[in-house]
Amino acid sequence: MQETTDRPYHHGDLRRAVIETAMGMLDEEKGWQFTLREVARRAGVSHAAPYKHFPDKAALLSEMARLGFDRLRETLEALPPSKSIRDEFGSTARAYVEFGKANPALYRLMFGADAGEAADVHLSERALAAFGVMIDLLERGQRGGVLRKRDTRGQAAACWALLHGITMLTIDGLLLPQKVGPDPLDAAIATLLEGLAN
Amino acid sequence: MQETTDRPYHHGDLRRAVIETAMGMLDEEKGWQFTLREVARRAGVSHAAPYKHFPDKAALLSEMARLGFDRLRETLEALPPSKSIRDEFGSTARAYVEFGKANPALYRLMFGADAGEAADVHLSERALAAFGVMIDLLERGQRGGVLRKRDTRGQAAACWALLHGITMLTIDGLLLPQKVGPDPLDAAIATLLEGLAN
DNA sequence: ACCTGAACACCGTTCAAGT
DNA sequence: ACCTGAACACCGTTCAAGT
Repeated sequence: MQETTDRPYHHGDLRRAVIETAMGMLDEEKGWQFTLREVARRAGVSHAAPYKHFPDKAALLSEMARLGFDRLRETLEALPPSKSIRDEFGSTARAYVEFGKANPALYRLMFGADAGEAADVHLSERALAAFGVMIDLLERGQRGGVLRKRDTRGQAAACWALLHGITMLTIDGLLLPQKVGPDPLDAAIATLLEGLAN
Repeated sequence: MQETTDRPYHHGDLRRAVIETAMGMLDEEKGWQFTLREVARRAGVSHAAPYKHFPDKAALLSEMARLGFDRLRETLEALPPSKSIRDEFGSTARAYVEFGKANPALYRLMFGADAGEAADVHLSERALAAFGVMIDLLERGQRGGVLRKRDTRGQAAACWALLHGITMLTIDGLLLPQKVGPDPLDAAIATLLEGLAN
């Protein structure tokens, strides 16, 4: 994680170091609005050095967003299979929201306007790849007769929107767990499932 | 909207002018990351002047967010009544998303981390007030037997999350209207309704 | 009571110059 | 080929001083 070895002043692999330092900073208190100069400082190089590896700050941000989507996809793909599609649906949904709660600054960054429009094409590809796990689940559910046969992209849009919405509202502290009654996350997933299932 | 009259160098109501200028800037190309100094410039005062009316930038931002939630609430409350709860539900949902699409920078600001934690209490109150229209609808639907009798806050969470998610994903350009097939917004609302309705 | 100007500590970005 | 230092044009914020 950290290069505690001597830095040979032509600092082995700065590109990687910049990205790792930056990703690490997201976990801190003020993970949002982090600064390029601070990244350079922590990486032990001058504030101009990162510009040899990234055209500008937005490029670094969108690289980080890309990494975030890859991590999310890997997390969802690595989930142990469940007994039923319904259970698998539930645990996938919960894992999605959990990822956002565990990495709020990264999750915001992934969907932030900061990354700019330049990388949008690549980013949406990665985003869709991450959500592909859910789409597979929908298709399997439809084929198996567990889910209603509706336009899959419409169902996928509903799923993604609901999960994204819950995640964002939770990060923003607007969807607090209730003292009484069911967890809003569970309740929302249940409602969604009632809309999808036969 | 604009004070084209002479400015009496003790500029009548600077507080209001700052807010209006700032809100107007949100509609422009680079509405996000707008700067306090630019607001002051456009309002025709020195860059230090706003500090006599707002403790800092975050305070202005959260005032703007508050205004945004009020506008959203007014928009939803002003909708003409529909024949059925289902129709009313659909048109309210569409109006919600439409508000976000029409004011993307404002909508992002309303849910942005920029506003800080200071005003969170007031902000969530306004946010919940705006969403109260939808909650009323859910309760009416349950009482009338149109909707399933589930925990209302769970249903509300599902509705809000879905609408918020669709709005955000649409603003981010990740939920493009399909060339073929139904609009993802309509499809998502339909799916949600199937989960809510009897 | 309300506003200005200069000042401070920061950014992102560029570019000549160093190794 | 990779990095540094100084420089530029900007921020947000503060504070003495002006009307």
